[in-house]
Amino acid sequence: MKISANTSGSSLTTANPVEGGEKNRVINPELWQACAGPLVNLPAAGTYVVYFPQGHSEQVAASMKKDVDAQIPSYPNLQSKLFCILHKITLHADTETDEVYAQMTLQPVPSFDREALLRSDLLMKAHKPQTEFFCKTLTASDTSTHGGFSVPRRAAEKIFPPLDFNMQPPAQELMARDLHDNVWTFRHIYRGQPKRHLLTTGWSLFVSGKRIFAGDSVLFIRDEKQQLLLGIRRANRQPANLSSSVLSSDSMHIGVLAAAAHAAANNSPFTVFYNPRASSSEFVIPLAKYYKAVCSNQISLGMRFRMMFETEESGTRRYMGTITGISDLDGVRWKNSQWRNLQVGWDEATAAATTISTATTAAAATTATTSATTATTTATADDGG
Amino acid sequence: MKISANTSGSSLTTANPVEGGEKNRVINPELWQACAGPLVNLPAAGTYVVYFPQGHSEQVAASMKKDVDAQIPSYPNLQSKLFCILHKITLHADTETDEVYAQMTLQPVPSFDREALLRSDLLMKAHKPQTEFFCKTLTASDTSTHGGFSVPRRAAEKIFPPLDFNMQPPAQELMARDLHDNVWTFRHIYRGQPKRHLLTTGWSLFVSGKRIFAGDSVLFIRDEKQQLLLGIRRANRQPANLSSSVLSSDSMHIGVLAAAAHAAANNSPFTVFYNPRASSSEFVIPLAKYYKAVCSNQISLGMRFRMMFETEESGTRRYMGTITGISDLDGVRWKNSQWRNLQVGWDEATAAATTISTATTAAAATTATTSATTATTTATADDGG
DNA sequence: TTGTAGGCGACTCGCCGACAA
DNA sequence: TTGTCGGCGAGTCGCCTACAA
Repeated sequence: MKISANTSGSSLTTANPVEGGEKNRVINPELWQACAGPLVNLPAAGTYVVYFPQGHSEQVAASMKKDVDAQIPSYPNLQSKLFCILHKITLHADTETDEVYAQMTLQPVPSFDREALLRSDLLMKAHKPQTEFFCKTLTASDTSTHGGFSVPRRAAEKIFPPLDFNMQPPAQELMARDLHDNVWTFRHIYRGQPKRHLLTTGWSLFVSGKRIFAGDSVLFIRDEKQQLLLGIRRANRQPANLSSSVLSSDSMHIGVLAAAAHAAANNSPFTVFYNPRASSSEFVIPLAKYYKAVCSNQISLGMRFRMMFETEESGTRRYMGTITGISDLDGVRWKNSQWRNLQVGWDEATAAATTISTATTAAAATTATTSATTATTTATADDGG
Repeated sequence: MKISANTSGSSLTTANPVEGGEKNRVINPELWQACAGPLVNLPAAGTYVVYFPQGHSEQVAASMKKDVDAQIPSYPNLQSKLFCILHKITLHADTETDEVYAQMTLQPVPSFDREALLRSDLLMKAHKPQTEFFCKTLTASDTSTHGGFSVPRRAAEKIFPPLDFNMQPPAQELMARDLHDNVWTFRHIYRGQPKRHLLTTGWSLFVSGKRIFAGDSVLFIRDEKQQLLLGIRRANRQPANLSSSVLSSDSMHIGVLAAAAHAAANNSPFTVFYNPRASSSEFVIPLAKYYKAVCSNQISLGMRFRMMFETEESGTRRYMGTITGISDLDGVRWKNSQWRNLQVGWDEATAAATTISTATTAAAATTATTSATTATTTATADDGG
């Protein structure tokens, strides 16, 4: 399947041999980011964060395509949010599916430290400029066995090394590295009437090897060393590991909550996996972002509200709305939680419903009113302002 | 990939729409059993069982290829075994890999009932006679794209419908149903010099569709309605869902233990998944079997010991040994546990090491001394005696 | 009895413009 | 600018027997 594998790798940071089968490799952060999407912004190791067990549970539910049952015991001592220090964060990609996720080691911070923290950690990391990047959703022709891949003109000119137009036809061999450091080779040719950029030889191996289909997306980026990297983003299908065949979803939810409760009780470290594309549950957010959202402006009914959404071709777009409700999502288990406690009526309800179609916002867009995380949404709005 | 799918299905029993993505289908029990192997014997719904959380945890560890960390909180109130009633048991197969597993709903039984239970439930279900069955480990030729599948002579004569030998060459179309009720069609032909049974047309679709390779096994059975069923058993590779990318293995272990502890404290039902081929952790066993093993004969050092193992071609073979040690596997967490508390010196150490190669016993065979579950092993010995 | 290899059709893959959209 | 199609060549797939092991 794979054309070649290279283990050399430029070890920018030291990664532990982690669970999860990924060998001792460092995932390229830019490529990971590109696959995760433009809205994902991971906190840095060593900084303080807020952890929402409710949101974590929600992500597990989304991955299992199963709602939480009534059999989950309640953890009365577990608060709806935990202030933590992020000891370690490592990037990963599923060996089978290339699905990106992050592993974080969190340690709850005792309550008496919080006030100081809230004041200390206000430096927001500046958004890195998007690297040179293009992303295309594959057509039926791109994925059929009948031919190759039609490269959008601008993409080819921006990302690929320039062709020698003295050749007839102009062509070259492209090598691109995926998240697992496998190298894929493609013949890049400029031909046809009218002329266009195509990837031919090697392309079908990539399609069958990654098991991608029409509707999935492929992205190419160029890192700072001008090396070509490529990744995939699968369409919004049912999760692959729908059934783990190992653990019941009940046990998974209990595991998430019990681990958090135990860590909170002992101020001991615990580990979570964050999967940015499995759901729109950004359940670990920088403390500074949280503070900015909650403390700097009072949330109230009728207030204007801005939020960024991801567009089809991996861009971002801002939507405006008005806060129409503030209430607990689950008043029994999580009272006075700030997790998804806002309902927003969007200005462009129909526009949103028709144009927004990514995984993260589909559910939100279909109903005109949207629940959203206080912290992330308002902070995003501030960024955009 | 699949030649045909049939959803009609003969609903022998009613199965709930379960988690795990399997649609509302009843897995054929005989086919499930054949895929699980001859040593697997599931308890029946409505009967009493003994549940070992330690063994359950071990299976999770095996599935994740990761040992238990030190970060797991201890559950001092969780005993090393729970007496439970098995409310429900449903059979499943992973949609991607065809891996078989069972989902069980257990409810702990209050301690004051146990004495009565121990006396009440002594009826052992008689071993069902093995259905008509054959299992072949695939060769390089079987799986290459160069040709078809060479059917062992006895297998073809025993399992397949008889050929019309007036034809030249004798041939027929075979249809066989897999665990998911997909129908696969093969051309079965008897030809060559010397004559042999072959599956040709349709075979390569099956191989690529199921992603099976040399070393994996294919099995055919005939159910009571003379219908042909087929299943696969993958070779002893690393688990596919090595990384779930959803939950850390710590959380998984915590989930298993916390779910059991919560159920034990409240005598409330809980759910476990049992994967017979993921590890040799038979952590839910019939109460009668347990009782027979523990109470009817006293286990002591130097005692002779018999145990069944699975052979390569899905047969069983009995090995003899002597008990050389009785001790806690984990004296800290699980004191006085009967889980793997026996060390056995086998009479045919080398024979065992060379001939036994299935997943379930490989670890045991390589070290001359073997740890084994008290209950299951001695009970098996009694059966065979 | 059954695993592998050589021989050879037939058919799919995959590279190419021609056309629209 | 780019998605799909008809066209064809080269390469695999896959059916057959021969020959051991």
